[in-house]
Amino acid sequence: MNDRPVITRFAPSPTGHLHIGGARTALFCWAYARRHGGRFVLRIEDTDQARSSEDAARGILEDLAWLGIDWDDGPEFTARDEDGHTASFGGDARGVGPFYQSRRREIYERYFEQLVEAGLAYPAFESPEELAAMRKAAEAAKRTFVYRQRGDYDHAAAVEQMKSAPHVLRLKMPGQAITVHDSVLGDVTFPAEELDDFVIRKADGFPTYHFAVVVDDELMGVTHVLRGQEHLNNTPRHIALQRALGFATPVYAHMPLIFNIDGTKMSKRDKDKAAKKAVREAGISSTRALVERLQAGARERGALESVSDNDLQEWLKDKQRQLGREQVGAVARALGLKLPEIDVEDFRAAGYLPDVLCNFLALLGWNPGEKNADGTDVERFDRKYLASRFDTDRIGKTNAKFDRDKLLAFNADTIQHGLSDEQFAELWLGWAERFDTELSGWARADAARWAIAARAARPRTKTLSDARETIGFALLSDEAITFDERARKKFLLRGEGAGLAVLQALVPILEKIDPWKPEAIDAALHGFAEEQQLGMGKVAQPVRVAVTGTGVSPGLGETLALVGRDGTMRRIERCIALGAGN
RNA sequence: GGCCCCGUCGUCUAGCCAGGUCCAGGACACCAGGUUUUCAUCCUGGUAACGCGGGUUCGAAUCCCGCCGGGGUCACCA
Repeated sequence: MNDRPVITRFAPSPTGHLHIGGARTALFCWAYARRHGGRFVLRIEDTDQARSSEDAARGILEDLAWLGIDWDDGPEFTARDEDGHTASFGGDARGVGPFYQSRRREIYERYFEQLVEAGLAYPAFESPEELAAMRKAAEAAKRTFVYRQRGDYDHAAAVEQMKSAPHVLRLKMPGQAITVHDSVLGDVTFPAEELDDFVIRKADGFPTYHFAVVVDDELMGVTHVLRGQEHLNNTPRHIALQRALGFATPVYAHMPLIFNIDGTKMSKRDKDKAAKKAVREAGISSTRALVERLQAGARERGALESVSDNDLQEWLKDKQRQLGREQVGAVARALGLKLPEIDVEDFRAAGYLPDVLCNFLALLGWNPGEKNADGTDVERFDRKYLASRFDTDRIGKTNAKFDRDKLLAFNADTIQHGLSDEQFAELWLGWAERFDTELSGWARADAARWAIAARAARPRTKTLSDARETIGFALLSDEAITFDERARKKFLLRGEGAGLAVLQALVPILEKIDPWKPEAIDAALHGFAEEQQLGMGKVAQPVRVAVTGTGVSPGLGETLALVGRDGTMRRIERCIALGAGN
């Protein structure tokens, strides 16, 4: 059958940010199209009037673009990458748009008419309440409710009645078993008794998902449908619809689902749950107590203050109840809590790299089945590799748990071993401009210093968001440094203040270092250690404590260079002045 | 509960379709040593799995059956 070009599509509903599971679906659809030299279509399924929003749709486009997933047909979108290059995706080169289902209603109407005229679909007049009652009755009788056309149904009369009475349209199922030929799962047969006369047009006139999907896929020439296994049970309905409409049936590939490491669904609610748990454990019961934990002037204050104590308590008590996205973020900030990442945007904010995310996602349910020369499995690869190797025959059947540890290891490995200091500096700055403006401001103030910061942070960075902590001492004022007591005792006071003596001796040496750069500083310190016949640890740790307040920091040369000569001297003076006291 | 899908280390998986080379390989995590001025890296080694029970076969992780377990789905949501 296959001289037709491959066309795949990703069809999210714009009800929120792009979920990480959706991102994998998009990635696989994209990769399949690229692998086979076909086209990748992006379509927005906004037939749910109440839940869809234009903002969400735009957010999803942005998330996809950030991941490096570009589409051939779909909403137009211009992306700007870190280097300032722009790339445009989408458009309607084949004339198969529009790509928002809400703008395709007259298209659907033609097919509704066709089906009703042919007697393959029919109006039904039960109210939601009546249907609920029917379902309940079926349940009481221990049967699964399956909607069927009544035996005495009068099609002509019903068609007449539909002009005046509220109704839905249902597809008349053909009464025979339907087999799905799935390229991942093989043949799956659904018995006729299980297939109901499902709704294809809602009372509000909008098509249901089932209907819009089938019509749009046909009209957009979609040849291969890759989607999550949760859709498997829908597939016979789609096939029945295709047959009724005289459409081709695309090739289906249902892929395994992704869960949290504890086996629960990865849901936006996880963030709310985590926040709730943290507030409970902190024993906080008033909004004020939360607000007090935020830094003065923190952006999140407003979001929290809009929550009354009563709301807060209700929320704490009720598992079902959720706070808004911003409120949850504010709670997390107040308690220093790290929320689980669920949406692509969350991973971006946490400082994961798009390439790493794609790599990791690709491995959830697919693997290239190749070995490296040393016998290890190929599992680190880029999108280009994916696009050249991906196929449905290596998609697994078993659900996967999302292992954040492994993702983190991939991210850290890429940052530490796959990027130059310069690349990292740029990436980190781009991230900071979006998620940490205080840091980006600091970066902009001194480019040379930023280069050193990047060099210092990169080898210890796992995610862009944790890099700041590594060089946090450099953003503090000299007076704001607080000395960790344990470190001070261990490295400065022990042995009758041997560490303090080293600091004293170092002052004139540090004053003479020229230029004040990491290499020169390191050389001077090494020279001093050798001269005094001291192990480097005996020299380095006292300085580290004096300058950063703790026994942990990047290499000393970089550490001192970041603080600057003046800062270094001032901090050492402060530390000496503190002496053995507090 | 009905229907449907799935079942290899804690996790992601290779191997299964074309049974022997698998007392099952890799990665992440974990544990133990080592390198290093702290941290982070890095190096070496280690623990750890074919859900259970029947078949078929000279031989089964691989084929068949049953059981058990997990998941999905049962909307005028997508």
